[in-house]
Amino acid sequence: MIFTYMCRTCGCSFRARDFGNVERFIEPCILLLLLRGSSYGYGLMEGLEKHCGEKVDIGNLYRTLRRMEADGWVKSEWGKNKVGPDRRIYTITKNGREFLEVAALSLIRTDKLIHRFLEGFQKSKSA
Amino acid sequence: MIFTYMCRTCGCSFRARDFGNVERFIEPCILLLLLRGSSYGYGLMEGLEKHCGEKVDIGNLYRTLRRMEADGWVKSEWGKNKVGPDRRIYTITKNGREFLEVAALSLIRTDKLIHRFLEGFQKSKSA
DNA sequence: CCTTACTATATGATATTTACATATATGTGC
DNA sequence: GCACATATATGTAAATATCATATAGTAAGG
Repeated sequence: MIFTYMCRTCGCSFRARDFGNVERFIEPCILLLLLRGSSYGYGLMEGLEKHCGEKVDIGNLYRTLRRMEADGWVKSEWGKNKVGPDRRIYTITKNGREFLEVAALSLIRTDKLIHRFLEGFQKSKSA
Repeated sequence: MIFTYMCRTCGCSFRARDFGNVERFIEPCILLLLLRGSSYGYGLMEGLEKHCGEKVDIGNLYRTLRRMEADGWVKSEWGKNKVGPDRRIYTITKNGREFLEVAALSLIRTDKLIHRFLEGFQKSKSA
């Protein structure tokens, strides 16, 4: 079945998009990847899609990395690239590692909420 | 430890807020509650806080209910209230029940992503 | 009657996050 | 020179969340 929504501004109808996205889930995913070794925006994409199941918007990824640097979770420096354009190499910071711990705790809490919902949902089916 | 963020507009520092919220999680939670019986905005609050672990913003709740009605997941009508202001009573629709099924599937997918992340995170700790 | 409080719905304004499009530049293969 | 993959970045708009405020019915206390 196809679900349609009403456009909030013009009233037109459009198909339902993905539901259940976790806000800024990409940030802890990035930090987890950087824990294994420093990397750069474009190079992180494959890892994000594989290990975090993200359909990554590359523009959003770059902006997120710059924001994370402003927040102090990562730091960056330009690295020379022989076979293509230079890369901005990101490295996780001590603050970033600590934030990763906190984010993991929050995600455990989120996981519990989802489980509680799914349990209630299953019960409603069996009743 | 207290995490601080930079304000995106003025550059000031502020404490990190909750992380890991699921987008529009309140919608399937509302539908699950309405499955048990019709209810109204103010009355749904307690159930939402108890069963869905939501810290409910009442303004957001009312706006969400109106949006869900526009989307066709619920329908409403005014009900007389002897002991206070009248209530707008919401009832789940057939479309709403079907959307609840789809939302549950999406939440299962979200749950898997979180698990994959947490597994990777645990591995990084034991290594 | 007046004030306070709880119930009940609703909206204004703003902040935050995400999505889609586009700009710019380097190096490779043809 | 041209198309293509790599690489970073920003402009704009849409969607969502947050915080504050407006309005009104009823009940209790003074």
